[in-house]
Amino acid sequence: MNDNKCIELYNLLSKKYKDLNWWPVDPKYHEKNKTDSRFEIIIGAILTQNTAWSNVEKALENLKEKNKLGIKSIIQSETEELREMIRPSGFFNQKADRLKTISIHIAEEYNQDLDNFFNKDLRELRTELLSLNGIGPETADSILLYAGEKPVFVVDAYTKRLCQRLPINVKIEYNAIQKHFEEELSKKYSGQELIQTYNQFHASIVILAKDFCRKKPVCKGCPLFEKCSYHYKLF
DNA sequence: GTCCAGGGCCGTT
DNA sequence: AACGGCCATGGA
Repeated sequence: MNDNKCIELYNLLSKKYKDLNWWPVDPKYHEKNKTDSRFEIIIGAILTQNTAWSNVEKALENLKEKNKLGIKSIIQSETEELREMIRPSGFFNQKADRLKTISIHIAEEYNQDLDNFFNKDLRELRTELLSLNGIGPETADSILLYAGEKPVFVVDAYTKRLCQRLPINVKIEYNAIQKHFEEELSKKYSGQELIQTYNQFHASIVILAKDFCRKKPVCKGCPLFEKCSYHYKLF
């Protein structure tokens, strides 16, 4: 009963936030141009590191405008030009290097073929992503879940904050939280449904954190108000 | 003007 | 293992 807090959390959140359909790309575009769309998600995952999505959108627009949003284009682009195109997303010097690093990796090891890339064994692929400079756990897992459609629960700063405030009885550390959520959720869901659950869950946590569970929390009206003990501590 | 955003790396303790 | 400094832009 008590170990089921994440299922309860998921049910509450998905009732409030329905069919979010993340990652934010046009679903029709995703279906029609799967390869391009997947690559765009990979690039977006890197560009959004500690950065507001609205800024990432500007960077992606710049890349699309100049027809540079592709593996080959990024590898061949001049570093200085790449930096300018992604400037709005912030940290643009390191991010330009990171975009090149992963593009070169996919080109050299997988002949630029994302199907080939994502067909690799999940654990091996995750380790491989983490070995690349600039790809940490959240970026790797976002790529695996949203671009690769793999059953991976993404943990971010919002998820940690939420676990801390509710609280959910886990050590506030990336791997511990991920393990806990994956164990609980995979008891109930499997296959495509599990993937969809991870997708929807992470997306709804992000929205919740923007609407209510901000750094400076807005507890009034929060869908988790009854379940959360944090607001009792407020003033 | 201040704060903060869907992190990650590197050096220090 | 945990923590601090650093990287940078744009919107609230």
